[in-house]
Amino acid sequence: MLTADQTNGLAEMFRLLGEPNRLSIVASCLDGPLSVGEITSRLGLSQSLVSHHLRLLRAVRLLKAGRRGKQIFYSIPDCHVREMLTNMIEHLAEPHEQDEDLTETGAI
Amino acid sequence: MLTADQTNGLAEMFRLLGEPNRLSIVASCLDGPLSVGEITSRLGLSQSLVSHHLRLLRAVRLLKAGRRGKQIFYSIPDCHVREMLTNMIEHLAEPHEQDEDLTETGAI
DNA sequence: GAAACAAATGAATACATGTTCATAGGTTGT
DNA sequence: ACAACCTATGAACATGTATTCATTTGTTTC
Repeated sequence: MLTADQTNGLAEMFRLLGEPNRLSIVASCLDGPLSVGEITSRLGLSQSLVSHHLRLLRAVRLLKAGRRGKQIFYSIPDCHVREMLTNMIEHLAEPHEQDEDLTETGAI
Repeated sequence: MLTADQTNGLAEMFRLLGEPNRLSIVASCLDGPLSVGEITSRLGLSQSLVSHHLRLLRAVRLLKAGRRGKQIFYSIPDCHVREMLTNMIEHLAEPHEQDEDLTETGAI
């Protein structure tokens, strides 16, 4: 199985992706580096809110930051994160199976 | 990009996996169907807590339930979920890259 | 150096959520 | 039908967290 540390680390990552605005921020960076201002205007969120979220995402390396002049650009740090996200998004599009009836005998 | 509905749906899934106990519950079902009692004893959680979590996991189809006699067994519903989880777990083991310095010029 | 711009931070708050306790529902055997 | 077992549910509470507002830090340009 998983050690407690692994579980906590993985859960922390999931937890951060589990907030729609934060997920949108990360998803918007899939196409390439974006400045805080660009993220803010694209998503229609307040600068402060975006910045708070970015700090959390940076902390768990879901995003990395780099300065270019006055602005700071955020991007996906490595291919693992990128693959993970694209995989999840692909799964979204795939067909769902039927509901299972709890009373059905062979339901296991 | 992603529609608002897709974002919310994906975030909901991530959110549920973002709680260590809940993630452990799902992970423990990767090896095969488990009854509520087995999950409870394996993870050392209260029966009530496990049941509450199971209800949420069922609701988003991260787990499915099936009755066998007095007990109810929970399992991974389809290969999508299973692949997703195993992929994430594999990513856990892979090496991390170095920290980026914010002041570095070519950091983008 | 001052003004202007971009991003980060801290405090405060309203809201969501994980957990526990007690109780109810449903199933099997006697 | 009753008792024993397994699971689900509801209320209550304590904790965590997303968001806003105001302020600050850092960078560029004049």
